[in-house]
Parts: sequence; structure tokens; C-alpha cells
Amino acid sequence: MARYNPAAAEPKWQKAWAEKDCFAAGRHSERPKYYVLEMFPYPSGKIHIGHVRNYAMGDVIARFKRARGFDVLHPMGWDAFGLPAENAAMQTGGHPKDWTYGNIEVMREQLKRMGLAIDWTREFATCDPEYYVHQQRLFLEFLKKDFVERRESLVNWDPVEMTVLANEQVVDGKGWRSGAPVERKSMSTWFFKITDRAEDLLDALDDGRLQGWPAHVKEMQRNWIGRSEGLMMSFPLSGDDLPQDKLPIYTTRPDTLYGASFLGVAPDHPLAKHFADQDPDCAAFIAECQAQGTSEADIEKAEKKGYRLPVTGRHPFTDEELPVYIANFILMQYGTGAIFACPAHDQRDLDFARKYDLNVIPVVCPPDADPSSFEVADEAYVGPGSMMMSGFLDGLPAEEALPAAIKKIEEMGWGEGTTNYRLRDWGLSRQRYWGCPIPIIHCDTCGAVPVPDDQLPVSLPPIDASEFKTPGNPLDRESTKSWREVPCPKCGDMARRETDTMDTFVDSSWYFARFASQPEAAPVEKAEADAWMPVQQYIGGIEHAILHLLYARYFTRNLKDCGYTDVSEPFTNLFTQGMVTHATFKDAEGNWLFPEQVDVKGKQAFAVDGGAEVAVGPIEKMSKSKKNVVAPEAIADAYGADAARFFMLSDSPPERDVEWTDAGVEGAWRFANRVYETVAKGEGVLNAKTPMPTELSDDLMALRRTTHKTIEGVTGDIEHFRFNKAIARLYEFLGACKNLKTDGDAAPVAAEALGALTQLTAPFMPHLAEECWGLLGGEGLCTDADWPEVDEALLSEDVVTLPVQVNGKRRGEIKVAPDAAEDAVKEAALSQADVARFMEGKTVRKVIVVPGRIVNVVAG
RNA sequence: GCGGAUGUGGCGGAAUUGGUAGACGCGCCAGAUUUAGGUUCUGGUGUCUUAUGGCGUGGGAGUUCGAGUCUCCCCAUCCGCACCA
Repeated sequence: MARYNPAAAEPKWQKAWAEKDCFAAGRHSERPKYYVLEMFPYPSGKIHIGHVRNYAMGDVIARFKRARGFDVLHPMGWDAFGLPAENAAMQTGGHPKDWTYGNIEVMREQLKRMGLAIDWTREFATCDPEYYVHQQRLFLEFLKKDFVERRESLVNWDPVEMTVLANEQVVDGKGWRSGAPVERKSMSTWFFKITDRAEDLLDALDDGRLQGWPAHVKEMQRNWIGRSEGLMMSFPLSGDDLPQDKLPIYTTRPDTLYGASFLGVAPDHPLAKHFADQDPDCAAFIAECQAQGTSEADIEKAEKKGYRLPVTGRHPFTDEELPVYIANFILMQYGTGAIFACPAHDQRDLDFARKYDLNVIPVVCPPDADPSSFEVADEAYVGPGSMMMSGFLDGLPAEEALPAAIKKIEEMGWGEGTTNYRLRDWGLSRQRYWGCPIPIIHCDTCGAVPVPDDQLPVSLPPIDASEFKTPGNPLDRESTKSWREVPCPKCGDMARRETDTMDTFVDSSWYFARFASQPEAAPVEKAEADAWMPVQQYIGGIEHAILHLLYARYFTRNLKDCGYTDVSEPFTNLFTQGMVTHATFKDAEGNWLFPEQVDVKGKQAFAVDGGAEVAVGPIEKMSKSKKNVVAPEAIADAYGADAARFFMLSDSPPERDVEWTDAGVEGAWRFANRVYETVAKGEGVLNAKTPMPTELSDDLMALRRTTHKTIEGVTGDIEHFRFNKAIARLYEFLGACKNLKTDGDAAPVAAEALGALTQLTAPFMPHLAEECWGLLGGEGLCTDADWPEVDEALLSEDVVTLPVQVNGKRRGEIKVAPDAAEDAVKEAALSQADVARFMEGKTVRKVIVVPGRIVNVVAG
């Protein structure tokens, strides 16, 4: 008998699906809609195995939902702007555009080879002017609605990428992509005012709107937004020639105001700068602080240091004059960049106070301590307690003193209770070529003027490839002068086009909406967008837990306010899949080796070329630099796309990392062949359409039961993203079909079983399933067939086997009817031979019967 | 330091509400097929043991007829955030 031949079958069925337009969305208006989306890929060159895992998951859902009667939208596109294209251009002498579109061509073909159920008619790349023209429209609408503004501010400058980064893109003080230490620079750039939506972005995490999100992703966003309740207040300052007469501070502990012993400002606070201009020592101190690293280790060993300024602040309650210091542990970016310090109840303040010999006044007395003698030594007390040495607050529990202190400060007119967020506005300007141009013209008279709608898109000017050999933004150079110098749309005088482009995270903040609806004249058409949105299942990597997912949530709210959708949360259910890992190999010289250069024998490994021993390193995320990668095409050539897809979902739960092994994919390959061979025994059984007899032998009934239990199990598993369990069930079911007969009464039973086996396998191995469907004589395409129905009556057994325990240990088993009376079960259990043997010399104290589960005899 | 998770055979991992621990796959062992290797197929495979026995879910206690699952304490690993006032 012929074996299954994926090399022939896979292209054949891909062609058949394409010819029938099977996966075009929106063709079944009568069906409920379902939108499943995987995070679209960056066209970096080739598809890697991690993509295969990601898209295989989405594809299982798409095919499953389709078979379950949904009109499914499952699109694909390209997150195509970005710096790697410019870097590649710099290295190869090419153009970012050619590099990007070339990669897209390659990767599209690779993806198509995977046999994904994708509506390719909706494909686009974010670098297509037909896409980014709408992004420019949105930007200008946001500008009108005051969602975006231009401001001069300190920005994070990445000296390697030569561009500004958003706070989210700075990791440990370094650029997220380049790894270079980020510099602080003052520049005039555009900001999305995401902080205006901080509260709603946070509330949605907790009020059930994001129930389908993993808790840890929500937690990460919660921490990132970083809400705190506190008091914003100003201390009046005294001193000579001050730039400000008050110092605004933010605190979450206004209850400890009586414990204040000094005020502090950040090294880059305006007040500090003011004194630095006239005092070289002060300037030197600030320079020293700025040289201080921000990595974990740096912070750990960084000593608390300060510089006393010739100024004092007056305490609101005591009128005492508090000294003002520049302190190296205060951050300009948080709150107001200034604090009041209460050393007794804050460790940093305490360290500082001890060093500079400042007062330590305990004002919160721990519950078990005596207020007349309580003191703080080297450890600040941060626990609960009642107020002491605190005037009108004395005796109150700290949690009551807090609002009381705020109320008092508000009455005095010195400040007010506020909510503060760690989240800061999203700087979107990038000084790069390969991005969406910001549609603004700068005029000396009129300022920043929006490009009129009839002049959109502002397209990227054609640039000679040689320009990319020079680092920096070519849009800013001589060669693009004619593009850059244009008349002001308002006054007609010569003006300059904005040369910054948008952060590429803007591109991915609304692409999902554009997939749903793609009119020519607007970003989306509302009714059509809302028919699909929100994305009901979004799938992607955990690395986007904050950046992309937070930005997309924010952007969708803007879209809603602009009337493009009724949706404010774009992704109802989020699934974050694990990575694909692989062992690493190094030769004697310490060079990394590709897996195909290594012959693994047990725990040892040898070079294919020469046979020298190779060191087997840890199993790590696949990366080009460590060469622990496998090419999806090579796998598809050897085993077929189905086997690759199947293996990626079979071993580990999808949220966990999975290790790629050749043995694993071979197992998937074996499975495919065994399914094919098993199905081949029932050639034509579906076509015969033999009616199911009313009476069946025990064997055949058992197979029917197994079939329906498997349908039920696999259905539930897919719905709950338990792909590894669904696959385990398929293996079991295959085993149950091994010796099946196909003649006489057995024919309809075999048709049911093999039909189900084929259909349940289809979301995972769609090409194999079509081939099997054809063999069985199924009608049309397996892809178009309705998902098999469960016959509830077949889920229960006539006889169940119950384990019987004696004193909690399993001693035997009995067979009873599932609805047998408790007394009958007890009697059967006690009379069972093995059980009886263990009961010798003991008396029964109690018999616990859990119907359908277990019997436990308590004896002594 | 703060927050979140995880811990089960040689390995990846299964185990509804607390109810037969180790499904399924990989690996390994034995056998069959094959000239041989590979492939394929069949059977076995937690551990100790003379066993129709004992022990077993990171460690320790507890609740319960019964705990991988619940409670408390401890240990380890991973992830995220981090001088956030």
C-alpha cells in the first residue's frame, strides 16, 4: 500500500483550498463571526520555527471555529517598518524598501507552504503607502482631538540607533534593541498623551473587561502603569535669589509629615540646576550623580549621597525650617522630582539622614511598642501603627491619619490629594528613514501645520541606496532637500517638512482594525470593523506584554473616540505562547555549530565532518548567533508541514517553552503515517453511507463510545488551548482504531470512527486530513465539513469499574452499573476477593461510596 | 527588595469538584520483520523487593475515610519590575 506522501499531497490541497477561496472571511453573513489573530511577523528574512508554532496555534483555532459554524477572520500581514531594514541596507548597500519587500516575498511563500487557513486577500504591509496614509490621517485626527502634542522635553537618546526611544523601549537604562546606554537629551518631539488614559487602561485590567488575559500579563501592565494615591503639595522656600518660591513634592505618606526632617530634589531638578550655575561644587555633584549607573548592581551599591543647598522649606504644621538637599536617589521622572523625607519610615531617607546626621523622628508607633520609648535605629519602620509626635494626628491609626493629613493640607491651600502614575506619555518621534512620515510641516510663522488631507500620503521620498551607508536619518540631508522644503499649507511661505517618522509600535497599534475593514478613503469603515472587532483570540509572544499590548489598547480607545469603532479593548482573549528551544553545540575551538553539523549519540555528540567530539550546551531559545536553529523548510521537505505543525503543538502545553528535537518530529511523522494506514483500511466507508444498526456487538459499541468520548475531549481541549492533550487523545484514539473492522455491521461504526479521526486531526494536520477524507469517500473538502457532533448517550458506560480502597489503599476493583444503588456497591466491594483478604481480622467501620469514582472501606 | 509563577519517572508532560498518580509522546529494554543498520510492527518500562508486599508528586507539619490537588512553614528554580517617594 502506498504511504502518505506529503510532498505531493500538501501542494495539491493548498491549491484546492485556494481555488475554492475556503478561507475568505465575510462570506457567510448568517454565521456568527470569529476573529482570530496571531501577532503579525516582522519580515526579517525567513520564517523561523517559532513562527510555525505561533501560526499553527492560530490555525488550529481558525479551522476549528470554521468547522464549528463560524465565519472566521484569520488574516496575515507584515510589521514592515523598522530599523533592521536600515541596518541591512547599511551593510549590504541595498535599499530598506527592497530588502523588506524581498523578505516579504520569501516569507509569504514559506507561510503558504505551512497550509495556514488564512484570508490572503486582506494581506498588507505597514510600509505600504495604502496603509500608512491612514495612519497619517489618524495622527492628524488625534492632533485635532488633543490626543497628541508636540513638546520640548528630555528624551531617551539611543546613540547607536541615533534615535529617540520611548520609556517602554529603555531596559535597564539601555536601548531595547541596541543595548547601548541611553543618553538624556532635550528635544522637541511628538507625544501620544497615553497618561490621560492611564486610569481607564488600569481599570479595565481589573473590572472584567480583560478576563481572557493571562493574569501575569495584566500584572505586568498594572505595575507599568503604576498607580499610587497620595498628596501633591508645595513647601514655601526661603533663600536668596531663588528661581521659585515654592517646592512642589509628591508623597504617598502624608501621614508621616510630622516626621519630616529634610526636603530633597533630583539631580536634574530645575532648583538643582539653578544652584549648579553659580556653584561649581554643586555642578560637580550633579555630574557625579548623572554618571551613576541605573542597572540593578549599580543601584545596590550606590550609596545615598546628597548636596546641601542654601535654601530651606517651611513645614506646614510646625513652621520648622527644613534643609533642602540634592539627593542622588530621587528621580526627576517620577512625581515632581522632589520629596519630603521622613527617615523614620523610609529606608532611603533613613540611610541619607544617618549619613548627614539629620533628625530621625518616629511618628508611627508599631502596635506592640510603647510610644514613649519607640525609636528607629538602622531599619525604617514601614508597618502599620498609630501616630505619635504628630500634633493633631496623635493616636490615630496611620491609615486614618493619611486622609486626615491630606484634608488638612487641602484646607490650608498647600496642596491636594492626587492619583499619580508611573506611566509617562508615549514619545513617538523617531529620527529614522524607514517609518511612517509624520504629516506635519514646520513654518516659522504658523508653527507645526498639519499636511492637508488632499496632500496625503506624505510618502517616503525615493532615496539612493548609497545614502544608507552614512548613519543617521537621510531625510535630514541634502539629497532630500526638495522633499523637505515645501510651502506652508497655511501662509504659503517656504517651510520645512517634519523629517521624523513614527515609532513602529504605532503601525502595530491598529493593524488588527485594518484587517477587519479596508476602505480606500478611511482607516476603517465602522460597521464592518465592529462586525469583526474585537479580536476574539489574540496569540503572540510574552515579550509584547507591555509595549505592543499597552499601545494597542491605548490606540483603540483613541479610535473609538474618533468614531471608528465601538470597541475600547481590542483583544478579548490573549494567549501568550512559549518559545521554541533547542540544544546548543560548540566545537573544541568554542565555535557554535548548527544542529545539522552534529551527530548526537546518547549524551555525547560528534561533528558530522571529521567526527571530533562536540560539547553539548544548555537548551536555549533558538537564536541565529548560537546557531541552535532548525529551518522550517528543511523540516517540511523531510516530514511535511503537517508533521512540523503537529509536533510544535504536541509535547508541551502551548504557553510553555518547547524543545525542538528530531525524535519529536519523527514521532509526529509516524503518527501521520499510522493515521493514513488506518484510514486506508476503511476506504470508501463514508461514501457507502450505511445506516447505523440499532443493535451492535459489545466491541462495536465500545468503539462508538470511544469515538464520541474522543470527539468531546478533543473539542474541549482545543477550546481551552490544551493542544498537547488533544493530541494525546488522538494518539489514544488511533490506538483504539487499530484493529477495526469495516464489513457488515462494522462498516457504519468504522465510518463514524475514521471520519471522526480524520476530522479531529484536521486542525492540526489539515493536508493529511484532506487526503484521508478523500480515501474515506467524504463529501467535498474535509476543511468544509461540519465538526462532528457528540452523541451524549454514548458518553456513559453500561458498566463502570470502581477501584476499592481499604483504609485509603487500593486493594481491588469491582464492576457495577453506573447507577447501582449504594448498598449494592458496598456489598460488591466487601465481597470482592482481594478486598475481603485485606479485611481479615478487621471490622468495617465505614464504607464511603463516591458514585462512579471510588469505594473506600474504613476498617480497623 | 517587591510582585507573579513553577516544582510529578531517564526526558517533555497527564491527572473534572480532593477520589485508581504517571495518560500520551520521547528515550530505553526485549521480540518480530529486514542481508545488516535504519525504517516499521508487537510487548515491557516510577522505585525497592522473595511478594498477592512496601515506598513514592521539592522538604516538613496539618485537615480528611482519602491530598499531586486544600492550609501553614521551609527550600529551589524561572519570569517581570526595581532608589517609584
